[in-house]
Order: sequence, then structure tokens, then C-alpha cells
Amino acid sequence: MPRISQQQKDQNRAKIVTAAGERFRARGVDGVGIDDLMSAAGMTHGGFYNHFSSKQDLAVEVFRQGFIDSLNEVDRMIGEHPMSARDALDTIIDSYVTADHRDDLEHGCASAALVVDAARHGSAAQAEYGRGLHGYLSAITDLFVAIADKPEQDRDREHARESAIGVFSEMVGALVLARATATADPALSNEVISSTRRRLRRH
Amino acid sequence: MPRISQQQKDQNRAKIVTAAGERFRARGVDGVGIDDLMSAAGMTHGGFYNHFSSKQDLAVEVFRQGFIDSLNEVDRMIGEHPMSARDALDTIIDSYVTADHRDDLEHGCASAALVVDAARHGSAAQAEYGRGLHGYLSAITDLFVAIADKPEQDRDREHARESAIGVFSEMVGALVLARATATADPALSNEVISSTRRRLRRH
DNA sequence: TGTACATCAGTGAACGCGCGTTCACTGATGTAC
DNA sequence: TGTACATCAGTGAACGCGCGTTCACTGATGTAC
Repeated sequence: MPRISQQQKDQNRAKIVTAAGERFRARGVDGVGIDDLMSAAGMTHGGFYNHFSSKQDLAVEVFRQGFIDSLNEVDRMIGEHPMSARDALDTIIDSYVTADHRDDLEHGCASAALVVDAARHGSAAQAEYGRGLHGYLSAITDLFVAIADKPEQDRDREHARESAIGVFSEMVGALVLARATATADPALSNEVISSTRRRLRRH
Repeated sequence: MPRISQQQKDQNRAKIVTAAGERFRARGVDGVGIDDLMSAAGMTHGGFYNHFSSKQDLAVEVFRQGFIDSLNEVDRMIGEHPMSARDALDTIIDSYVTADHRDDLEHGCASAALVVDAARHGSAAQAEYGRGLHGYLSAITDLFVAIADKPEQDRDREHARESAIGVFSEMVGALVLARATATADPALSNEVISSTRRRLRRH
């Protein structure tokens, strides 16, 4: 059947990245074969190299896209329903630290799902991960700044940054711990989720 | 040369588990071959199956041993230098949330280094991980109970448990995030470490 | 606008390598007498 | 205590499978005239 139109090709590439994003999150970059990815995207494996020079190359693209998507979604969520910074932060916490997010590896936070893969797939992937994390922390810091009373003080900016790092670390940590125990000890896993959400909501 | 004495055999098995513990932490269970492990333990790969029925079987052993070792080390540390619960908790935080711990994957916390591998290597490994996490959280909860003023109240016990989960999640989260960015963005990585230690020490 | 040709995205077979696992073999250890 | 034999831990070659990558081929698209 091929050749295909340029637009078709772009769509196919996007389908590969999407499929890879979901599967890499769930089973790790090394846990998914090119064959899996390509058939999930509706093609056979040979065409992969028309889009990417290597699997690592795809991984880098997945890392970049994953963080962009997450940040956009948060912006959209907050943009649709204008709310105070305090409410925005609570909304993030309430949607992040949940059993649903724990169980939906494929569509979850890239920072949590790919945290180990970042270190193991080359410096380009790590650079994307760093950029993504930086974006998350900046966004959360802005919320803490807006929540603070005297947002113009350097001291408060520093403090907001520290709060952002703390809250995000706790969210990510709780999520990965809950995931690691989800099937073997669901009670413990649920406790980690509910306890952490309660605690983070308190400040 | 073989056959070897029973004691020799036990030592060899222990060497394999130790080597596997270090390498699995650094590169993941799937990132290390039997050949690597066995030569690290001073043998050739063929003998592996005299000790374990499969690689997964070894992984389960590594998970169990990893948590036991960590808990023993904390007990030893606290036992050697008797101190208040408050000081014990601070000591744990100060040794856990450091650049040294971040950079020493091989000998670091099993819960953090193996958090993703747990979910991907069978239910027996997950069960060990769950047991290990449970042990950690119990130990930290006990410290918070001892720190609280009225330790016998159920309310305080609950609160201590919540604090333990929160603090441990934050420690693990900060460590994995710092590791993921260590080479690509060392400034960010260091900030995550130092900011988190400061924040956790404040309560 | 129509025709002739070059391009190139997708196909599916094939390659090569790594890795988990198996196996025949060796020779020191452990055991039976 | 000594001798004869069975055991079995480690060796290294081999197997088989999966997976990343390559390649000759196809035929629809894009382009030149």
C-alpha cells in the first residue's frame, strides 16, 4: 500500500510516540519491544526506523512529550475552572495522590513512572527529564508564592520553592511506594495513598 | 577443582546475593546478566543454578536480604550510640537525604533503588518488598510515637503513623528525583537533596 | 491537465547479539565399610 | 584409620529465544515536464 501522504506519516509518528509513552510508563523502556510498539500503533516493526534513528531516540521523544503533556493538562484544568492558588494546589494533590492514578500507570505522571528509566537511557533522556522536573517545580513554586502573604519577599520565594520540592517529593514518593505494593499488600498501598493525601491537604 | 565444601558453597551463595544486591540496585534486575553476577562473585555463569532455580528466584532473595540488612543497620547505628527518638529520626534523615546516598546506588536503600523493579518481577518479589516497606514504616512510626508527648493515645499513634508515611515518602521521593537528574542537572539534583533535608529536619 | 518517473513509508524476512537456561564433564569432598 | 565409591559445585560449551536493527521490495504519492 505505501507510500503514504506526509500528513499520514506525521500521524503515524505521533501514534508511535503515544503508544510508547503509555507502554514505557507501564513496563519501562526496556520492558517493551519495537514490535509491541509498532503493532500497538497499527504498523509492523520494520517501519520504525523511518521515524526514529534508534529506540533511545524514541525514548528521548517520549520523555519530552510526556512532561509537556502533563504541564499542559494542569494548565488546562486550572484554566477551565479559575480558582485560587490554594484551590489549584489542592486540586493537583487530590488528582495526583489517588488510587486511580496509582493504578493507571499508562496515563500517569511521567516524572513518577519514568523516574528510574531516566537514569538508564542516556544523557539526552536525562536532560529531558531534568527539564520536565524543573517545569513541574516551577509551576508548584508559583502556586506557593501566590498562597503566601507577602509574595515579593525573597525569603518567601525561597520558602515557597522549598515547599514545592517537599510536596512534589512526597507526592512522587507516595505514588511509587503505593505502586510497588499495590498487588502484594493492597491495604498498605491504600494506606500510603490516603494517609499522604490527608497529610498534604493539611498544608 | 570442585567439588567444594558445604561451607564454601554457602559462602559462594552469599557472594552471589551480595553482588546481585549491589548491581540490581544500580542497574535494575533486567540490566544485569547472570554472567555479570557470577563473575562478580568470582565464578563462571554455569554454576548459578546450583544455588537458585531462576533469576527471579535470586531477585526474591535479594529483595528479602536488602530490607533485612537496612533495618539491621539502622538498629545497629541507634544501638551503638543510644539517643533520643528525636535524635534517632534526625540521624536517619541526615544519612538518608544526602548526595552520598544519592551517588552510592549500590549500597543504598533497597526501598528506593528497587521500587520500580518490585512491580515487575513477580508476586514473590512484591511480597518481600511489601514486608520490607512495612518494617521501615513501623520503625519510623515507633520513633514518632516516642517523640509525641502522650504516646498511649490512639489518636497520637495514628498521627505518628501518618507522619512516618509522609516523611518516608518524602525521603524516597527526593532521593529518586535527585538520582534521575544527578548527571543532567546536578544543580537541581543538589537542590532537591539539600532543600528536602532542611525541610525534614524542621519536623 | 495529463503523463512519466523518482521518492520513500510501510512490509516482512533476515541478521546478529545478548542473555537465561541446560548439560556433559571434572575432580575434590563426603561417606560407607 | 584407611580405602573405594558416590556425590555434587563449579566449568565452559551449547541451545534457543527475544529483540534491536538492517534490507530488498512494493506501490501509492509527489514532482517534473
